[in-house]
Amino acid sequence: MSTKIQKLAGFRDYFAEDVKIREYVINVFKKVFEKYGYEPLETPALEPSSIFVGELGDEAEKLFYRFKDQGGRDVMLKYDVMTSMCRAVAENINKITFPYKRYQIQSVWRSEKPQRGRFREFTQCDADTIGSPDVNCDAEFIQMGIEALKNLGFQDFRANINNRKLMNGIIQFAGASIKEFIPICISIDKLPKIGKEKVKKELIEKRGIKAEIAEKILEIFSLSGNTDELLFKFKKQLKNIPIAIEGLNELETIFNYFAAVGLETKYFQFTPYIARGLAYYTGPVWEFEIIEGDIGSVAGCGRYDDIIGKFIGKSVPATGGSFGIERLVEVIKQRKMIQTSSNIVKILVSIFNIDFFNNSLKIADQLRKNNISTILYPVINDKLNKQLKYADRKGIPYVVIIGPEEVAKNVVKLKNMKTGEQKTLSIEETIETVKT
RNA sequence: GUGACUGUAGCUCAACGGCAGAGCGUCGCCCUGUGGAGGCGAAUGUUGCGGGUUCAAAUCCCGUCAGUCACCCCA
Repeated sequence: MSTKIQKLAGFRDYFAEDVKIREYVINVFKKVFEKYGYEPLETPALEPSSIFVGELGDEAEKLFYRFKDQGGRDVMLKYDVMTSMCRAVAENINKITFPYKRYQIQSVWRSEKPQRGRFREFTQCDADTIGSPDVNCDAEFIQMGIEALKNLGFQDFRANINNRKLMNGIIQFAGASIKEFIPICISIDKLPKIGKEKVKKELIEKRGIKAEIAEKILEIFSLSGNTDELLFKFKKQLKNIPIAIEGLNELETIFNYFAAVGLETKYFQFTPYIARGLAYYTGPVWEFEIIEGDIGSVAGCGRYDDIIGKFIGKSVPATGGSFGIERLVEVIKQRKMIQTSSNIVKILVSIFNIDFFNNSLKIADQLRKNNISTILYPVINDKLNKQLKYADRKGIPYVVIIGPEEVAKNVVKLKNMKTGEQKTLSIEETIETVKT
């Protein structure tokens, strides 16, 4: 490579095929979101830093693209679609009819160290219900997410569901302080990945939790069973902790919703250790996990009843979540789940030579006037074999050949590139053939 | 943000102190109005970039940029 200009780490160029896959995935989400009654919203890329600072946790703040603009304002690139939406809702609180259901598919920026499936600019595919405290809205989102992933062709995925209130209760039960809540959540979240012993070690050594408290927490997490059994066991164990019982009851409401709509149990699971990192969640939290492969979580979701309230001093409960388009595309490409043809072009009109350019031009123009995506071969003096080769390489299904013989008879030759078959047709017949 | 590994032709890789190579692809011709198969031929490049050591650097050293992996965290 002799190029001296290189794109920034963690940013990407999208050529035709990648654009097509992304559009496809985004359209699947849009359709499902709209089916469930969500309406679109878009917000700016650049926001005042104040809407993010202090909301997302210390770890998140290290990843902010934050700077002073020309006017000395403290601004940052949108870190998260949902927080930006909360700002917009707070600002327009008197114009919006609540409960407000909206979806938003936009880029966000995080200054992380890039890796596969992890970029500094990525697209969040987000839907939320604002203005309802009812956890049936949470359940509806999960149902909708499952539907979207199924529509994309996934089978081996699962919504892992928990409740921050339960986590909170467990921490109370174990005797830890509320300040230790988020650090404990983050460590517990790793249980399936690194195991009980390492989590214990991390709690004690890294998070500074007393050994007996760490042990008590982990003891509760050693409860096992299916969703119903676990709910029962947790309720029994934590019966004297009101916040835990509240959380468990909410989960029960969610699972009852699933039963009512006949959701297959393989697509969801009560997963008590799931925490999600972001600090703002207040109730049910869940992620969508692709089980095979190592891409992990493709969506982070949950209830956040306090954020909008912080902007306007009036409580507005909300729930929803974000799917990561890039991670889904990564798996879809790797598994070849869709065959993308980046070629939208239906037909190439070849050019015999400069004397017949106008004949070719007129054909191309006719085709375009009939809404057929057409390439008029872009170079005048190339040989026919080169023009055909071009069509072949680009995967263009038809080629029009028009030279002296055809012009004399006022016809064209239409070649089907797949079969090699060639027909002499009028322009009208050509349009008919290509259209179908 | 921390640590490890990697970076050579469009792609996959070789050369590991001594003239920078192969396969695939690309281009041309065989084929003056017909692509895919085949035959023949050609071009590939400041070895990511910048510096240093050396008679000599793709190769060793330092820096930098980018990618992958593990942390951190997360979509």
